[in-house]
Amino acid sequence: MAEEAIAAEERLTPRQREILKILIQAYISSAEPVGSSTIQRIGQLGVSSATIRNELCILEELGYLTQPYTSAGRVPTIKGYRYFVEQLVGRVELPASEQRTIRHQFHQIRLHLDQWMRLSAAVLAQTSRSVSLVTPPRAARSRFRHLHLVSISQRAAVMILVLGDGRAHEEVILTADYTDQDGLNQVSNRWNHTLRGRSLREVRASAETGLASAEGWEGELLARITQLMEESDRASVGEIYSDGLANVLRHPEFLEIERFRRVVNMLQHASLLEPILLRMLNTNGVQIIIGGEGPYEAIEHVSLVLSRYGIKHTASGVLGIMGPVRMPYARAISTVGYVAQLVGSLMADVYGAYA
Amino acid sequence: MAEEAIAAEERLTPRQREILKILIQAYISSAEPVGSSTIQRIGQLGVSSATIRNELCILEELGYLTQPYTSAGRVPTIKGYRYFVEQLVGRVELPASEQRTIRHQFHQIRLHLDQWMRLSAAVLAQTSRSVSLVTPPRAARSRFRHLHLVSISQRAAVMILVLGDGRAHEEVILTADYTDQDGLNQVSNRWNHTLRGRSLREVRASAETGLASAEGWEGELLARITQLMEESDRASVGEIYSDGLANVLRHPEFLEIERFRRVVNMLQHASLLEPILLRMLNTNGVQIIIGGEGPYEAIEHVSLVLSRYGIKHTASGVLGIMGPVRMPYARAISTVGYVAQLVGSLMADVYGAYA
DNA sequence: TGTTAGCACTGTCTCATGGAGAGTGCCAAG
DNA sequence: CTTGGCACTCTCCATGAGACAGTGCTAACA
Repeated sequence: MAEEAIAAEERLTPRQREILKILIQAYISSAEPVGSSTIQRIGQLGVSSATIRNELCILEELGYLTQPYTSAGRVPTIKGYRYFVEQLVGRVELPASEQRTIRHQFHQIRLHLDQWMRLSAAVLAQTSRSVSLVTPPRAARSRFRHLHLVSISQRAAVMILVLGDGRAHEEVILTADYTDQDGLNQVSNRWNHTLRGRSLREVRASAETGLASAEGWEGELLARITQLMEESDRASVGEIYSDGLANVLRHPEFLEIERFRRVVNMLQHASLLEPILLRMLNTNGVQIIIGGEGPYEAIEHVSLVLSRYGIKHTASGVLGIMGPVRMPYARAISTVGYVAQLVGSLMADVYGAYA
Repeated sequence: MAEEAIAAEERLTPRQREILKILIQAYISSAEPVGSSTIQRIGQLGVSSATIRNELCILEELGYLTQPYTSAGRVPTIKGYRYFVEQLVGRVELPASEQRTIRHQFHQIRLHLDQWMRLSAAVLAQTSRSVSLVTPPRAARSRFRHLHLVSISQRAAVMILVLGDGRAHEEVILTADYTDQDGLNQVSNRWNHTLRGRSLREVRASAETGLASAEGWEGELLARITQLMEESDRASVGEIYSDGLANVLRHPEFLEIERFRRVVNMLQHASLLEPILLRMLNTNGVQIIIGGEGPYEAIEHVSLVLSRYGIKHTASGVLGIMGPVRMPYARAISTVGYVAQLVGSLMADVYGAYA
C-alpha cells in the first residue's frame, strides 16, 4: 500500500528528491536534526534556505519528515527512510580493498560450517560497525544421511547423526548395560543400511516396522532420530550466531537503556526474530526492514539488513546486520550482499553437486 | 597478604563486625550509601547513631569502607566485601523449592552436553538475576577415541573426531576426487585401529610413521587431527556459554555505558576471562573474585562467583555468574554451588566409570 | 573509658530562572 | 516561484538558591 501511495499521488520533484536525499544522508552521519541552512550549505542547490524551507514543509506534509519539536531541524520518518532506500540510494559495491580483506579472512580458515558462520558474523559486525546475525544453513526437508555410535562407557554412547544438509547432531544416549563398540556398530550398520537418504516420513515408517525386533534402548534411539529430524524440519532457523553487540552502544539512539535491552533480548531469544528470518529464506537479494514497519512492530527503533545465503532449497541460512533506523544503508547493503554471496560460493565449492 | 593483615593487626570487635555486616547487606539491597541512622534503625544494636558513627569512622580508617563524598553515607570497599564474604556471610543452602525447580528442569532435557550447558547458563542467569557463564568440560589431556568420515560429495566429507572427554569435533574436509563412502571407511578403520586411546604425542608419532603410505588428503586429515588435539590440549577453556546479559542492565552500576560494554566484550572475547577460568579448573568449591582484586585488574567493577564442575581430571568445566561488585553473595554462592554439584552428578551418572 | 546529644559544616540533588541559539513559518517584495 | 526579513518557539546550558542527608567534633554524662 505504501508503495502505491508513493507512486500515485506523491511524485516528488527532482529538487525534493535531492533535498530529501541530502537531509537523510546528513542525518545518518550526524544523528542530529538537519535544518534548511545545513542543506543549503552542503548540497549545492543554488537556491536560498527559504526555498528549501518551503520544500521541507511539503516533504513534511507528505510524511517523509518530522520535526522533533517546533523549531528544530527535520528528521526522516520511516516512510522517508523507505523512500531513501528504495529510490535514492544507488546500489554501490563494497570497495575492492575491503572485498579483498574479507575474502582473505575466509580463505584462511578451516572448512567448518561453524567457523564460517562465526567468521561471517565477525566480518559483518566489524565492517558495518553494528550487530550481526547469522543463522545456520538448513535443508528445506531433512534426509537421513548417516548414523554413528561411539561407546563412551558401559551404558552410554555418543550418537552422531548426520543429516542431508551436512550438519552433524551429537548427543549422549544411554544404551543397554555392557553394550560394547561392536554391538553399537551392528546397530548403526543396520539402520544406516535401511535409512540412508530417507525423509522424515520414511524414517518414521521404517522405524515402526523395524522396531518389533529392536531392543529397548534401540527403540529410544530411533525415537530420538525421528525427533531430531522433526526439529530440523520444523519451521525454525536454529541458533543465531551474533557478533559486535558492543557496537550498538556506539549509537546515541541506544543510550536509552530500554532499547538496548530489547536488542539483547532479540539476540538471545531467537523466537522474536524467527518469523522475520524464516520469511527471508524465500527471498533473493538483500532485504531491508526499517524500524518495525508493517507486521514487525516488535522491533521498533531497529532496522535489519538481511540476505539469504547458501544453496537454495538445499542449505540456506540468513545473515545480516541489525542497527538503529538511522543506519548507513548503502554501506550496509553492499556489505551484507557481498558476504552472503561469498559464503554461498564457498559452500557451493565444498558441497559441490551434493544433493 | 590481605588475609594476614586482617588476621594480625585488625581484629574487629563483635560490634564492628555486626555494623559492617548490616551496612553491606543494606548497601547490597539498596545500592545507596548507608548512613549511621539507617544502621541504627534496621540493626537492633541498642546504641545511638553517634556511637555507630564512631565505629564507622574506625572501619573507614581500617579500609573496609569509604564515602563517595564528604557527607554521604558509607559504601564498602573491596576489602570490605572480601571480609564480608569470608567472615560474615554464613554459607546458606539454596531453598529446597528452588533446588527442586532446578532439578526438575535438568531432568526434563536430553542427555546432551550442549543442552546441559545451555540449561545451566539459563538457570544460573534466572536464579541469580545476573549474567551467567559456563565453559564446556574438558579433559586435562586429550586422547583419540574415534574417527568417522561421512561422504557428502565426491570431493568432500564430514570428519567427526571424538576425543577422550566425549566431545565430538565436526568439520568438512576435502578428499581426493571420487572418494566414496567405502574408501572413507577404509581410511577411518585403519586409523581408528592404530590410534584408539592414544595421546597427542603418540598420535603425532604414529601419523609420521604411517604417512609415507598415505594419500595426499589423508595426510591433511592426520594433520588436522593432531591440530584439533593440540587445540584441545592447549590452555584454553573453549567457547563460553552465557545467558542473561540483559539482567546486567538492571543494576544501576551498569548505567554507565562503558562498564556495560566491558562486560559484553568479556563475554564475546573469551581471552579476557580465560586466565581466570583456567585457574578455576584446579580449585574446589565456589570461588569468589571481587572487583578485579589482585591480578585481575581488567575486570574492575565486576565480581565473579565461579565453581569448577564435572569429573576431576577427566572432564572439568567452569560455571558461575558475573555481576556488579555489589552482589548478593550469599545467594550467588549457594546457586552456583548447587548447579555445579548437580551438573557434576549428572555427568558422573552418564559417563559412569568412563576413563 | 565508652556513650550520647547537640550542632555547625559540607557536599549532592532538585528545581526554577533566564539568556543564547538554532530553526521555523509567514509575509511582502522581487 | 523565489527570496530576504523578522517575529516566534522551543531546547539547551549555566547559574543559583534551598532542601536534605549525613558527617565530624565537642562537651556532657554514666
